Amino acid sequence: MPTSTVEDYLKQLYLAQRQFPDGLVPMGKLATAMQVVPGTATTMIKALADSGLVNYEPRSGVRLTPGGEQLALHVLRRHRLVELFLVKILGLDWSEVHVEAEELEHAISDKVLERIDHLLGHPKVDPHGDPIPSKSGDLPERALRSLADAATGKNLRVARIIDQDPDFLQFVDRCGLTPGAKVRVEAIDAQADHVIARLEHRGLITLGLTAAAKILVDD
Amino acid sequence: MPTSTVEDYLKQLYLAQRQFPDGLVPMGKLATAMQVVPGTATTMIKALADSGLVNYEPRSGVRLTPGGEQLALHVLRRHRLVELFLVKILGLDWSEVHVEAEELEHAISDKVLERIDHLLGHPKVDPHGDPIPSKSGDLPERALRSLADAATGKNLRVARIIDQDPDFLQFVDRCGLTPGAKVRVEAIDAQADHVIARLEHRGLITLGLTAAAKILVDD
DNA sequence: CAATCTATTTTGAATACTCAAAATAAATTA
DNA sequence: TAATTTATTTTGAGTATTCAAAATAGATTG
Repeated sequence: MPTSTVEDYLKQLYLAQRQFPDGLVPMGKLATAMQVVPGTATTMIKALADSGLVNYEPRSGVRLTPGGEQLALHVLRRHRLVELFLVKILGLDWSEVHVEAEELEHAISDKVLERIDHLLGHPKVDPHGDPIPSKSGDLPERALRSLADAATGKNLRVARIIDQDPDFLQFVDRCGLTPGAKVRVEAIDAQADHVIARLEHRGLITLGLTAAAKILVDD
Repeated sequence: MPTSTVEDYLKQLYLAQRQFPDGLVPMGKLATAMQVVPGTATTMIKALADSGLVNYEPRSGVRLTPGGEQLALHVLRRHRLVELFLVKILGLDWSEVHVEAEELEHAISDKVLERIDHLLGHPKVDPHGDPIPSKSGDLPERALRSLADAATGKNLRVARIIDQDPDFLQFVDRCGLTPGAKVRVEAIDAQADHVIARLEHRGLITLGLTAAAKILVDD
């Protein structure tokens, strides 16, 4: 059994990997994601490399092996199913479930996890719209536009929020920009660094590009 | 925050304490309960004594301080609420929830715990009939007879099973001796080491005294 | 291309937990 | 009471994880 620390490293690696075209995560980025000093990440990654969970290229970065990726996806499945469970069954607010799930994801057995999955009706996405890996470790990542680079004038739907900060999520909630909401981008002004969007029944809202980039949409 | 190891020591100490009239648990018993070698328990208990959670009397035993007891009761509350939750909400079998709860009891926040408590309707006992400590850390332990020392001929009700072994619990289930079941002790024979009990709609059943002692009843 | 800056790795040390085995104290038996 | 048995404690060492700070490699800049 991997320890919960190992599970966390693998998960962070998985999440960080897509931000780098070659999937090679620099040590510093991993250390930041794990909230440890760089030396700690180096030590840990060497150990994970010895266990065959990652490929480590000194001074350039780390990448998950297929085995490490499967484990990471399993952790991510637990995390996201737990999040949805906390919202749907226990009634917690979607802005607070991420933190709770950070602990619970390591304590849930396969048996309990599959019960939760069943109780929720085999959901495809968590409360933030993040896709839930399947039991067999598949994750169909859809390529989505964000409000910062969507086509203007088209009717769209909020699909996913890629920021777990409770304050931001509460703001998103107040605006009504939660997954499922219908929106249309009225204007994107790169110079003014803003996006103007129209929300069904709610009217106009102006977001900075950084914020807008966190709201993913599909049509 | 106490580590989950510390929480386990405190919980085992609480459970072991009532088996000793003075509440002083010998090191060996604690070590066995924790599944560690005696030396490990000694080391750990010294650390807990330094944190003010236990009183340690070298060569005679350990006792929880009031602070340690409160923490132990909090852990026990989590454990037992989780057990009931796993049975009632997720539909696990009562024979398997103890093991699951051993992990989960350390990962559940107060917020989630109180949601579970609410969802279950503020239950008083877990699936085995073990009482659930209150939020404020009170545990009303009722003095119950067991099938091995109950009065014969009286109509009784199974209240609690004091053994978490899945095989035993499955046996209890097959017999219909689960909490709530109506029973009457027909005969207790100390020499033959058996108890004959009559179960409503089920007829007679014969148990050895050791097994009978694990079935607690009230009237 | 040498000097500097930045990212990474190494080294040494700490914490929390564990075991094996030797030492010791207390209890029991003879 | 002396000898033996049993319970407990001590000692030395190992694993997993972390940090601080020094050393090093690579990249950048003048």
